[in-house]
Amino acid sequence: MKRIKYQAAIARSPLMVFREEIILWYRKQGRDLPWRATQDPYHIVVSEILLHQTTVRSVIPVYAAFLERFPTVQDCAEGPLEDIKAITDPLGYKIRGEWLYRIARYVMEHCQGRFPDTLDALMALPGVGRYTAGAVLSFAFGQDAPILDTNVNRLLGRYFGLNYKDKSAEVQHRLWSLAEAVIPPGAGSEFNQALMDMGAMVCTARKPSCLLCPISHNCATGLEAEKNEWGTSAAEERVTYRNRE
DNA sequence: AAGTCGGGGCC
DNA sequence: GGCCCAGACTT
Repeated sequence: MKRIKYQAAIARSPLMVFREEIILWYRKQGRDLPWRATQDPYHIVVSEILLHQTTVRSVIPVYAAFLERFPTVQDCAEGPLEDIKAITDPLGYKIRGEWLYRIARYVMEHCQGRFPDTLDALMALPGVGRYTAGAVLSFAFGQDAPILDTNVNRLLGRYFGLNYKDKSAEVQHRLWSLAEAVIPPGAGSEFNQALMDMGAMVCTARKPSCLLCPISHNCATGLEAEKNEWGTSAAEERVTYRNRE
């Protein structure tokens, strides 16, 4: 009998394409950020707390200054709080210095200086919600935990045709489910970073770069949509792209 | 579900 | 002036 040929005609699923295109884009175009050079849970927590509603560019120098003054969770737990706040307060949301201080003391006193690696335990820490807990599980502990920050929320909402500005429990629950479902098994850390960079650099809040987007061909909102959410047609997008640089 | 915290950047 | 930024917490 003839040997059965398992050839390339087996189509890749849309989800598979989604994952592969995003990973390929990220490895070529992704940002090189300081907190991506480590898996230390303490460093990850510091970065994530500082990044709450705060631009990456603003956080970078503060992150460096913080870890120089408080290199370990033990150093942070020893405070004093005034020294912590002197570094973190200029970013705004001045409660974050106290959160970091309380987190460090809790981890030293109740966790033998090791950060917890479960969703519930992380979310019990002050200032750590679902997003930050997922970030720690993913980036520090390598788990396939979903994250849904403003970038991922917007990207998934547009791509799957959900109104991501709708903060109702139903819509947000669907987006969290999608954030979990799209993760390539075993690659949660890199893929989550990739999703955030896609949201921050391509699928931006204003004037998204649909022409440079590797997944626009399947996007429910972007380039292929006749009229998209930012009110310009696909043709207008192309003109906009041509006229810049 | 809505309000609050906040400095900084970009229209 | 309005919107947005790797959200979380309180009411």
